[in-house]
Amino acid sequence: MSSLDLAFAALADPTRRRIVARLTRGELRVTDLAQPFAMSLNAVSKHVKVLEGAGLVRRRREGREHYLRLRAAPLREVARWTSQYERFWNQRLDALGAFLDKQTENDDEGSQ
Amino acid sequence: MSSLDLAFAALADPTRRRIVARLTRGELRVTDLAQPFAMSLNAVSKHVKVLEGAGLVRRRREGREHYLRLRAAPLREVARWTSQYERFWNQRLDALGAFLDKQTENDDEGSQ
DNA sequence: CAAACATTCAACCTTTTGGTTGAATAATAC
DNA sequence: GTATTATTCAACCAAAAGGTTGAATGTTTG
Repeated sequence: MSSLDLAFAALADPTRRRIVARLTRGELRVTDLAQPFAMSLNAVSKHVKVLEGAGLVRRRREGREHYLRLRAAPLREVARWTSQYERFWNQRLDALGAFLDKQTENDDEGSQ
Repeated sequence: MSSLDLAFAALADPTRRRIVARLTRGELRVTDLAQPFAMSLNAVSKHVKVLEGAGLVRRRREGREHYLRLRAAPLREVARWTSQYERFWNQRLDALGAFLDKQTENDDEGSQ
């Protein structure tokens, strides 16, 4: 699996996106992360492992506690891949613009 | 499933990302899309349906042929979600910058 | 040392995913 | 009107995903 595959797959789950969002505030332990979710700690632990596997999260062990922090690199990769298409959607807007211009042209013709 | 879930999940598969990439060139039929892939036409047809379900692709039927074209909206949604974290990764770079500045400061101290 | 805590591991279950093959449907071409 | 072409539908399969529970592993605390 490519790193882009892993990043997109990791971010496809809403629980994991919420985890990512919460980690922008700073480091949190697995238990802290699990607290607001209506699922077992084990389930959250698994989600964290998926994020870790995608490189989105880094783990720092301190005694029995594991502190997680966000790694931005995979998010940048996703942003980079996606932004290829900015060109495309601007182009579509341009095409719409050209179409509207054409319409206006025709309106002018009609009024002559 | 939220539209963001669907978009991320759809883009997590490399075959589907390749399909998206090819569709920036313009409309293609299912058969055209399937041609370069080492899998059955049926498999590609399924992938197209996933992309369609995520709103990334729109289908136009013309006789027995189905023409697919790219819809940019979900890509924009993904870009928008991801760009929230631009702030975050710039901040990390800033933190690195501050760290390096601090190092330099200490170097100066040492040289006094 | 014993109890409590933070976390993972392992086994299990159900649903989804990504692929296959074979048949159905519908439009086109000869 | 019979092939051929474009596509989907349906059934099936293996593997992965997302969850559960229960036990194991370490670490901290009393």
